[in-house]
Amino acid sequence: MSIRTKKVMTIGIVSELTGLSLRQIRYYEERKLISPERSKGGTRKFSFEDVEKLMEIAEKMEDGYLTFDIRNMEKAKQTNEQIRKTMLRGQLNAAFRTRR
Amino acid sequence: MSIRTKKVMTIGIVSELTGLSLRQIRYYEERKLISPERSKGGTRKFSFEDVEKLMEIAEKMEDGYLTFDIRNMEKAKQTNEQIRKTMLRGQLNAAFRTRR
DNA sequence: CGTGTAAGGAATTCTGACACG
DNA sequence: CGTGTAAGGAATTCTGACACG
Repeated sequence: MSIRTKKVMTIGIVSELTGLSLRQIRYYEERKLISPERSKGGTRKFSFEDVEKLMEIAEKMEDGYLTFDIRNMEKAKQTNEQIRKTMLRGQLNAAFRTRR
Repeated sequence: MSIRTKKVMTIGIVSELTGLSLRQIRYYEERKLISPERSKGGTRKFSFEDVEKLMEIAEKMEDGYLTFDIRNMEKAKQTNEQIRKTMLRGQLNAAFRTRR
């Protein structure tokens, strides 16, 4: 796991970094837009990647999107990523077959 | 400021990441081996760079060094870095003068 | 010197709920 | 729907001190 994806920050710092309120951050978690980890005691732990996601979410919310839509946009983005990788693999395989 | 140098972690997480006790981390701060920031309330905030430093410190302590010596080794390292940069600048200047 | 620990207090976070628009 | 807020409790952290070797 990279430094960007390691869950190490408490919600207070994330709030400072993103400018979002604690309430907003907790709500976006409830709506499955982010997935912080938890300490034994139950304290949320976020990564820098989560902070980046939250900043994108903040923009989308300002643009008037619903959390539901933002969730779908995230999913779509991931799916496209999958497709892109699959297609790339296909291209590589085709190129390889051509060569022998 | 990069992601590596941003002070975002509480001492509990740093303890988990380094394997050091809270007491040890606080003591190494007292001895000026690390310099965490503070929240308004006084809570320490560490960076990933601090975590790296602490792991080096842990090694040195196991090797039997005193915090005092480790502090000096850090200083020496920084001084060498300065010298290296100064000399590099000198080389570049010399090369530049040669060319005209 | 370096570290553990108990002590008391303060800062931080948690959840569930009510309110508003 | 998204967010603010007061409420009560729990987890986390803080400092200064005593102890030990």
